[in-house]
Amino acid sequence: MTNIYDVAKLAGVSLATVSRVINKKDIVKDKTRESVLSAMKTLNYVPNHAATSLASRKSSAIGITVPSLAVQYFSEVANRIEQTIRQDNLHLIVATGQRNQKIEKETIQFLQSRMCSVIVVLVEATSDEELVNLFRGNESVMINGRKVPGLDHSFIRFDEGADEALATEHLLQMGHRKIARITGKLSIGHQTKFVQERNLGYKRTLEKAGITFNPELLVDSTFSTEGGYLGTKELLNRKTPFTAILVGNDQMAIGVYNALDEAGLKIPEDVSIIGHDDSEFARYLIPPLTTLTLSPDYGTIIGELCLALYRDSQQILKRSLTPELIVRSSVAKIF
Amino acid sequence: MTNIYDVAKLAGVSLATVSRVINKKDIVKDKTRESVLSAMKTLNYVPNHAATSLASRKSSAIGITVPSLAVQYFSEVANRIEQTIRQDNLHLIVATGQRNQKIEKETIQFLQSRMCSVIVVLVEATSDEELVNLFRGNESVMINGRKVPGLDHSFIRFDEGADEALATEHLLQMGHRKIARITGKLSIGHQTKFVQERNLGYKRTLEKAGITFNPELLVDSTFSTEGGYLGTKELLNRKTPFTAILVGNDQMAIGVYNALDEAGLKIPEDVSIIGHDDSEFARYLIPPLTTLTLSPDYGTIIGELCLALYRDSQQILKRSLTPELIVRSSVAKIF
DNA sequence: TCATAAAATGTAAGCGCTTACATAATTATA
DNA sequence: TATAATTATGTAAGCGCTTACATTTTATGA
Repeated sequence: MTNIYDVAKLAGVSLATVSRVINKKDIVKDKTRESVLSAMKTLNYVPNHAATSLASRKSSAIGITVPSLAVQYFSEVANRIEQTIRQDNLHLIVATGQRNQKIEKETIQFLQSRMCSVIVVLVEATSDEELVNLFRGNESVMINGRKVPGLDHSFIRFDEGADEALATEHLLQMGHRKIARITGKLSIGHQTKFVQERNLGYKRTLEKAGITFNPELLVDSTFSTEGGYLGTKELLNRKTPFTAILVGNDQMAIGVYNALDEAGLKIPEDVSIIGHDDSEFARYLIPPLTTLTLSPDYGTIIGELCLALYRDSQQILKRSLTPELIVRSSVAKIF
Repeated sequence: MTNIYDVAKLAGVSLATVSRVINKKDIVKDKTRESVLSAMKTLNYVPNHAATSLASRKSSAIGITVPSLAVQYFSEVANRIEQTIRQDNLHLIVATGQRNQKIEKETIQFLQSRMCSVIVVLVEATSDEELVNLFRGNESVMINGRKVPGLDHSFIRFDEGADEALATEHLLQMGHRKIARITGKLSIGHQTKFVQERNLGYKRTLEKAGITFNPELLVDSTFSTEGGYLGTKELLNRKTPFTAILVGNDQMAIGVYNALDEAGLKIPEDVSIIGHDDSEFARYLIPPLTTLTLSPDYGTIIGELCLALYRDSQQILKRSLTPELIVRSSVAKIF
């Protein structure tokens, strides 16, 4: 592998000059820069990143832990983050937590051992206490979907709960009174914070409208297409009447559509559906799915926060995302 | 940050011994090992990966370049690879090529600069020649969906073409004669190899059955839900009759379903559909999608190849995946 | 023109680790 | 017990880069 010395030799300059050309820092004479660049080209030179980060004591790695990349929502977020940070020549190390408390913890430690400058944490089974424990005294900064008491970190406040409240509100306005909800799993005895918050948004809005929350209409499933399918089956099994379902995410909604179809129920005539995340395919479902989104460019925003934190890891950034309801055709008006 | 030297000092040994303890290589006397381990613990020592990989000329990074993480197929592959390699304490750097020739090239170089021990290349816009150019003389091993002439690398042979041949065959057997095909984009004037091969499989099978290939039935779109939707619109616009569509991937199929529905066409009564990849949601579409898959655990297989190549980068691994047709309900028999 | 400031480039000392190779400690063998 | 063989540990030279500081070149101006 050709290194900076080879380039310097070919270009007839010192290695410091080559380094300067690469880092665009100090001013290098145009003529010099040209010969260096041309030398790099003919040698097909690629900088050795390990050496760079060793010497500069700074790694250009951003770590992200997501429950699974197989869930559209997370892969879309990762996709955006990657595209955003690469513009600044940072790279993304992706590690999946698999919704398992133990694995999530190992994943975070793993990312820390990789010296990621910033770690984006999207976990489902890890408690606040554990997070505090993992990140205390550690210089890596965490962006996370929530504010963790006891931890000074940058985060995006999703205003979880506000989303489900918005959806519930919409359903209420459309005349629905029996609103079911199929949501993601309470992983291994540990209720995910955002699911809790969303539940709260749903319940409160219901109660504000004078409707008592009926646990029979709350199904605990998994965040996958299959989860949506099985959750709907379960809901149907309970024989408690409902006219609408709030679904944990759009991917689950595909399964919900299917289970409802199997049961001979029409959307939205018989059952109205509201999804979550506005995945790319949501508008193409039949009927097009009304869904919640926190921000069309959620991933990009995270990426930008990573960039900011990379430049100055001391700052604490807070960003609040307001949910939005994308109204399509999966909700019917009831009279 | 504490380093190996601090540990050595505390433990009263040389840094070489500490290194040996870490790498479990040579035998270190139990007593020595203990004192080193205890020193590491009290100092809260974490190895510096940059230094390690610089010195050992080997990084524990596996790189993967995919067109986009937002496409279910690729994110599922990445998901599996990550889970597989992490068992061996390797990490995954994901970088998207975005189906753009220039970006794909930069992405590969980017991954190379990160000293990935193995780079998994899933590109769509890069030619064989470019690949040879990029990987020649470079020790990083490439696994790629195809055999590149002039490059000695490990790869999985997808037997592209065999898949579309299989699907076309099935359609033929079901009585279809007018088989359309909506596939991924010919990116920027450069036809993707696997798309070419698949096209070939489709055409040849058609011709073997005595059916002349009709270019009017071949639509060039993009690998996304929207691409499926727009492609179908385009196909419908051409007014050339067809009874079945071979779709580039399952995600596109969602868009195809939608466009067909808009046109008042029923699946499979009016139009039969065959997808590609067997994504998680495929079985939940309405009707459940008949689709092609190369292997249920394609990602896992790649992950295992990565592991093998990491251990011995000199070997050249070849693996051939046979396509399989998952028959569900999106294809009708025609008489 | 020549001193002086400013700009460009070079020199060399690490960054934290691995790894021949050298050396010391221990064990086996005669 | 002396010596060879074996095992355990230490020494030191990098890995490819950044960067403070030194030096050289070029520009400025009286």
